[in-house]
Amino acid sequence: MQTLGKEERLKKRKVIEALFKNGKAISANPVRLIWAEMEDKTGKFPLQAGFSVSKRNFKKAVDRNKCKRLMREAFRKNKTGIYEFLEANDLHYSILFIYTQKEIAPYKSVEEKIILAIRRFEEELKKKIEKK
RNA sequence: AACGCAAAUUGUUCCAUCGCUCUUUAUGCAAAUUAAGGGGAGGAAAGUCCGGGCAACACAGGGCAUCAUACUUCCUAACGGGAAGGCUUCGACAACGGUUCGGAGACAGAAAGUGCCACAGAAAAUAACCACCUCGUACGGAUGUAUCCGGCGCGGGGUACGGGUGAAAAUGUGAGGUAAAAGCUCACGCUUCGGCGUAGUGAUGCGCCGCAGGGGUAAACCUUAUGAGUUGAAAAGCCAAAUAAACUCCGGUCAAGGGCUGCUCGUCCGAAUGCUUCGCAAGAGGAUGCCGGAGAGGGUAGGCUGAUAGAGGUUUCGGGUGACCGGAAUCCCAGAUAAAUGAUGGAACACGACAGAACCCGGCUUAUAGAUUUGCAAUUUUA
Repeated sequence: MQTLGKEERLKKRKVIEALFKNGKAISANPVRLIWAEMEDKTGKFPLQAGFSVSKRNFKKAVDRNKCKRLMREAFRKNKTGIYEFLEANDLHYSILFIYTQKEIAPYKSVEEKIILAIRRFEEELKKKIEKK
């Protein structure tokens, strides 16, 4: 399903703070992905995703909303692959997408970069598993 | 008809698919899920500049300080907002009686006090440079020899008409008056204050009378009048879970309590079988510690309420010049919480400006492509 409900989104302030403190980053300009393992593994979904745009880059609330909506839409459509991988290995992660540029890109290029970021994230996880 | 200015209204639409948020119904004890249906950003949601609701805390009375406001009446829950009116002032038409149209005004007090007023100018506030007038005099002239005339200069006095400076120079015009002058006096004006009459709820207008003539600046201090407790939804209230030491209370210390799935029986665990006072003893009391329970407190940014039915919208009737008020009918119209409106494909045209709710209202201010309506003056084209 290509849904993106409440439980799939990053909600808790504590988790977000932990992400910024301990998370590892992957960047695919203009998108930057921060990820970390979840402490709580009872969640229904393998991922909790959040989306963020800095007030420094976009002064107007309208523009920030637009950016977040584009990223959310792109993630919603392209999350199936990573979900299957995580469920197969019984992993729970939280991730946060941050838009780092000062201009709004069209949907198609945002989507490309999101796909790229997810693919790299998956590769990182594979390496980690192999080490073990 | 096009352009300009002012005011008001409006400010992309439709279809399909995938998705977000709230909600209703159905299945269900309930939760979750599924299915079907419905609602889902703005005129400024913005700035957070005023006012109010709401909430917590504070609160004897008076004074001082601070801040805000400042023509009148009305509207309003309230306002620093709005409506109508008055006054001052600018512009246009007009043309010197005034009237009409449009704009602007922190529009109480400068006649309570203090301060300030660049440059220029004599002087920027108990005015006097040039000037005008007058008296005295050095001096000169005339002769009838003690009088007259002149007098650049010097000294005393009077005046503020004229000149020049300036944004501003001591009420304007005319007449009298005088050595020359001056509100010194008079007439007609102007302005301040007071009184009476009249129109008006009132600011104020008009008429008459009296006193006075005073530069500007209060967005300088200040004076007068009126108002203001503080904080701000991360307010505030409730619920759940969990709990170390210390504190308070109650019970227990050869049995309170707990475990063995609920009950009974049984069994196991279980804090001093300690100290001390009285007593021959049985027993009664005390301190400290320990065990169990409760309270209060600390504490966790979990959930719910607050929080979306309101000073509400629409239509209509009545009242009022108007802001607005009253009645009736009808409607329910975002409620998120890392924060919901998007993406893809297609269609239309003017090719879409400024811009995203966060406790809620009433205003103000600022941003804004285009469209529509009304009013205004002038210009061009056509008839």
